Amino acid sequence: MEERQALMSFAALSQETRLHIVRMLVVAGPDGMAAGAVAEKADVSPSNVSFHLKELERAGLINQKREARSIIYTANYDGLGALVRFLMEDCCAGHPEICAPATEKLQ
Amino acid sequence: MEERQALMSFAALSQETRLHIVRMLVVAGPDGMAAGAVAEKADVSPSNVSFHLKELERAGLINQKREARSIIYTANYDGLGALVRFLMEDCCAGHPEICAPATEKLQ
DNA sequence: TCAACATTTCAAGGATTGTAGAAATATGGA
DNA sequence: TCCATATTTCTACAATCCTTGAAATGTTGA
Repeated sequence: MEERQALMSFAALSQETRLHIVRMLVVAGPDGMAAGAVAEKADVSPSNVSFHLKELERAGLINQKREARSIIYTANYDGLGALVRFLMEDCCAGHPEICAPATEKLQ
Repeated sequence: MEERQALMSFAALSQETRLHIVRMLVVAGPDGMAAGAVAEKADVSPSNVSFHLKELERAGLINQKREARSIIYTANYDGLGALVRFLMEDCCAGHPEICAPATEKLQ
């Protein structure tokens, strides 16, 4: 992952509404959610959710596809995975003790 | 890790100079680097580096300690580890396939 | 084609963040 | 104590980001 992309991803996740949206979409799974449903569940206006969804897409953390009248958003698992990897490989460079406690908790 | 802390950590890492600083300090290891050395290596003014270092400390990603005239900054491994864990546990919630490719690359 | 719906785009204003340089603080040695 | 060094704090300004509401776009069904 390029640094430019990582910076955008971190910026995208540093905003409360957007962090909530990402979590919702990850939980929603491959079916995703329509923009309107996201707006309702996140309790923000349609134009505001649109602004944040665009930001998240620019950052490569979510994807969109039109389906009838709705636009469906889904979590971009590759993008999220790449960000986790970036943090581990680039930031913990040469110091596996940073990431070790993070990974062992998973199994 | 609390959400508030995670938001601050993401914001801290979303700025180019700060991301560089964190990487430098991780590579520097437990000995850390004096503020002046960080400023020089990152090619920013003393007052600017001070601003960014404060931000990174507020986010819990680095620590400081005075040593004679210098103030030595070190990477906060616990803070970085907690952020990795947050991304994995909270964002990949219930979808291990997101994090799996990130973790298997490590061994 | 037209009306209703779902969503985005636009423009404006407010809030937050980043930068620069000058002044202040803390430390150690002469 | 006084000076030089290392760093932070302050102030002001520029840049970026977020929110809001109105207008525009695209889609479907009557």
